[in-house]
Amino acid sequence: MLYTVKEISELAKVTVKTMHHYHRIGLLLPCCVSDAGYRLYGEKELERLQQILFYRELDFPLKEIKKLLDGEPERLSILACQKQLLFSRMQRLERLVQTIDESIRCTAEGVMMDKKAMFNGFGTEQEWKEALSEQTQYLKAKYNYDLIEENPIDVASMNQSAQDAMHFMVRMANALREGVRFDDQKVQNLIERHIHSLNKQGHVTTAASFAAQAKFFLHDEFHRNMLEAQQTGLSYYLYVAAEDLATKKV
Amino acid sequence: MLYTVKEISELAKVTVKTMHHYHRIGLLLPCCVSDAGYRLYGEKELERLQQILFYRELDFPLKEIKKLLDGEPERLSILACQKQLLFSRMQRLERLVQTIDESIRCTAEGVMMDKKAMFNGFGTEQEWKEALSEQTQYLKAKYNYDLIEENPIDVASMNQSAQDAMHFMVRMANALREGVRFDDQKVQNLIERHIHSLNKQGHVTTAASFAAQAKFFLHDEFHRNMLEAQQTGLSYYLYVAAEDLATKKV
DNA sequence: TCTAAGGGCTCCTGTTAGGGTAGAGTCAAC
DNA sequence: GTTGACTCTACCCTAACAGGAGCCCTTAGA
Repeated sequence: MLYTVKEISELAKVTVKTMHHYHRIGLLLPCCVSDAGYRLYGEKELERLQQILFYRELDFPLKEIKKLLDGEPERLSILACQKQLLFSRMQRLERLVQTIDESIRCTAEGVMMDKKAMFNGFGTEQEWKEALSEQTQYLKAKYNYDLIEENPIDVASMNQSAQDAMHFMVRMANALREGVRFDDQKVQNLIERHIHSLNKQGHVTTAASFAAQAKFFLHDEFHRNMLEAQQTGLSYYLYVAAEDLATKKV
Repeated sequence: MLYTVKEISELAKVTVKTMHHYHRIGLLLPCCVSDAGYRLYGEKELERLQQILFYRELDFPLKEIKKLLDGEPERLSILACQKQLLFSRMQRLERLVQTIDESIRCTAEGVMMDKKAMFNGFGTEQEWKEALSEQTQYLKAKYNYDLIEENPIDVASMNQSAQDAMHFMVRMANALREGVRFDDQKVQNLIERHIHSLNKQGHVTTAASFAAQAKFFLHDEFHRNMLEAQQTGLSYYLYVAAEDLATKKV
């Protein structure tokens, strides 16, 4: 599949002029040129354009983008690096928001703001960027493999919990609200008693399997929402407490 | 108190050239000029320069900045508007990070990525900015007063890392309240960015060590209470999310 | 088969936001 | 009263495109 300049420009939301420009400076060459001299781009070029745009977003000069892309052909490490750079850009913006908040406060109160604090977050990123850009090697070594592999959510297929867990949950929620530690004896007893009652009702459950179930609740949208609706943080509290009990019981 | 170009340039981290330029185009005039023709700036000019830099950060052309600042002399409404703009810029960056994540996944799996999805988040902000910039009136009416009242915590007295940590916790608490999954990309990114920032500040931290730290918070009365005071369940949420990130990173 | 609309190409000039020197005047301290 | 840091204007330079002129290519429809 080949794309004309127009098609590319619509896909990537750049102007045709930009495509011409990138061709002229050798940043992004068309994969072939038609008899009539039309530029035609393929998948590879699309990928490269994407990288270019990420770097451009971060205000890298085109010359440097070219150097970086020509020097490092590994798409994955480039992407990982770009992600880090986007992160630090976001942090910079967060810093700026803090500065704005400070300014708003001072202006509202009529207080004079600290002159230096007025410009917090403005100059710093450039230095960071350079530092990071030089550290590409380091980042690559550190993050490349880390960031790549994805996890398939290992959903332990558990049977449905009984409806009378309601009572148990209410007590757990109360404990959470009252600030009772997850490893407090009261909480542990609560869980043990609940497990006991589950077994009585025919649901064979151990501390470990209960912990697994709690973990499942974390992943399962329905159960998690149900618990969180009852009390914010309940699903996480339950999981941590159950996990703790299970490890102690081994 | 009057400042020379050099002093200003060091305070605001801009070059003297920039100051000259802003003078020439009438964007930022010195409050007075010495006999020898030296530019001298006062507090008012510092404030205006701050506004200029905020707008510049958002890629507003200088002409438009001039129009905006000359048209709207109310500092508070300008700041409130700029804050909104910074937020939407951050959202855009978040979308770009999502796009990167998608790209990383597809590249790692060798799957061909949807061509349009490859460029998600690139072109859109400009339109937003224009829309927002036109809506200044609206934003002013809607946000001006909302945004002003600040939390009583004395932000100024906190050091950078404490501010970062607070900011991070606030966002985590929001995520928890809003029912965002612990393994949602947004939360994961939040943590990654926080780790990133910790490392920047000299605290060498990995996903694993951060998870260990979160675990320690669970056990430590003081930290747990602090987190739970901020939002019920936060310490558990933080731990589960951190643990999840760490296991993914192995 | 002709034609008009819509792309596309090159070449040239224009714009924005400054950067880099030069050459000369100025300030502040020892 | 001289030295070194600072400042001024003036002029030219650069990056990353944008706009337009003038001309070519392609393809759907009469």
